Amino acid sequence: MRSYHQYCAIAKTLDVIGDRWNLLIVRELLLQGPSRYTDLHQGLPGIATNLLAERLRDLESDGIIAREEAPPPIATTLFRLTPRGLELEPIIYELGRWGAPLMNEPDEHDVRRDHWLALPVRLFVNDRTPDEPPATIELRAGAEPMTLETREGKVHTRRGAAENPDLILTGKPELVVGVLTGELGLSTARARGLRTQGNTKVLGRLQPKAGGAHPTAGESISRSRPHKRRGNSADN
Amino acid sequence: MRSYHQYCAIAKTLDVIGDRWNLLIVRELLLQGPSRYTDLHQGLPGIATNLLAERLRDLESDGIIAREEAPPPIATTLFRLTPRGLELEPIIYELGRWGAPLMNEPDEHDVRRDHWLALPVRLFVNDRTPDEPPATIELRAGAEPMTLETREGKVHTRRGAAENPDLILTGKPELVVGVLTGELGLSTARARGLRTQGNTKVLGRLQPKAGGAHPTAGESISRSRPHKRRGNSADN
DNA sequence: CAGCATCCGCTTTGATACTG
DNA sequence: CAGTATCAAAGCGGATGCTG
Repeated sequence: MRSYHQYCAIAKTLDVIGDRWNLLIVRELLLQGPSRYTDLHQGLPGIATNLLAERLRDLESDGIIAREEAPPPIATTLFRLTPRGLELEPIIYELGRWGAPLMNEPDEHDVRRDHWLALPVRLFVNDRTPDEPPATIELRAGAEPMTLETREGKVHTRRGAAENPDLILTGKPELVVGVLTGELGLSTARARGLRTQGNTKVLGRLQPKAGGAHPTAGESISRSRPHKRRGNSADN
Repeated sequence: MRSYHQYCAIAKTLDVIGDRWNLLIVRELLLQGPSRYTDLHQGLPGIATNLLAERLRDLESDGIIAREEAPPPIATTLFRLTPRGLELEPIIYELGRWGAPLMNEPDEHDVRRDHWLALPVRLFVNDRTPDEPPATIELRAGAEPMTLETREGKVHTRRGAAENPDLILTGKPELVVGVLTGELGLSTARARGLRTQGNTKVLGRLQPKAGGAHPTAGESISRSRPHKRRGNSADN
């Protein structure tokens, strides 16, 4: 991208990260941690491989990412965020917050990736009981499971299955996310197909952050149903 | 801009505001308030006029801005942010915070605009004495003066001269900003050419926000460019 | 003058193919 | 696995022209 040549902090920032794909690469590294080229390519559907290579070079020369030759057990190049790159986290989160209301219409051609589920969780969920022992929830919303852990007041996410989860949530992504962010009642989610194994009470430890998930008018994600239909098993 | 077609809040946000110039248009409307087409064009040096027109159309159809036919005293079209557009403010501010360390090298071709001075003030300065009566400082760092007002714990900025300023700061932009954000001591700034008229004690009411501007934070990361673009251009 | 639209040369993007 | 090479199409910046 050509520089804007404006002596203004916004313009200078956009000179560095305003290029197409750049912030999505940062998103991948934030959600996935240090990644191989191929994993980045998988997590960025639609990017041309030459563009990915060029962007990685640019981001490296601007001090946002660093490449690291991993020793034999891995034996490949890893791309990771530098400390300076990690400071982009607030920007990513503000972008995500602003974009939350746009998430009601999964467009026809929209691509999904399971690990993107971690984003709404990071944006909108806290651990409201920091003093209790950690709790683990396994999320099965796609091909690859995700693990959510509440620990010392914070909520962490990572790829892969949990070892000894307190709870397993299985179902469509919007149902799993809805339950985690509190947009969706558990009974409602169950009525729409969510399945649970284990102790659902750990969900009570999750606290939606302030200014969190907006009440959308969309039907797929809404807190309350038009009229009450309350015959279900009360589990909340 | 083509959509990323990714069902992810970050990507959806970038689908809307990721296009070149879009966020700078929002910056202008945040700093300047409702603006005429020509004023926007002035505040966005480098933009092609057809692109500005196109972007304004896009932003309007996405609900970020609205156009308003002003009645006879003004008799022109004004562009203003919608409430939804105003919600982009946190994003702009995070971009500005991240970019602050890049502001040490005013590049050779960099263009300046006086009203951009308001950005660092909004980012890094608070009124530390909310109970005292408002204080007014006039900033003369370029062709057009700016006015800064501390009132009820907040700092406001606007274009134009003040009526009865408690203090007038005159000098190079970096000196004025440095004094306001606390990066620069008053005596140091004076030694470098800053001039003051009035009661300099009102500067004591300005409190740098947490995580504020740090003078030497940028290091030389942004300066060194080992390799940039592909070298296939024969530089003619 | 304010608010665009048109044309033109150049750069960037995206898709595909290919390589160490 | 981790990229390069190639190329058509789209986007961008600059100049200019048009309309109230």
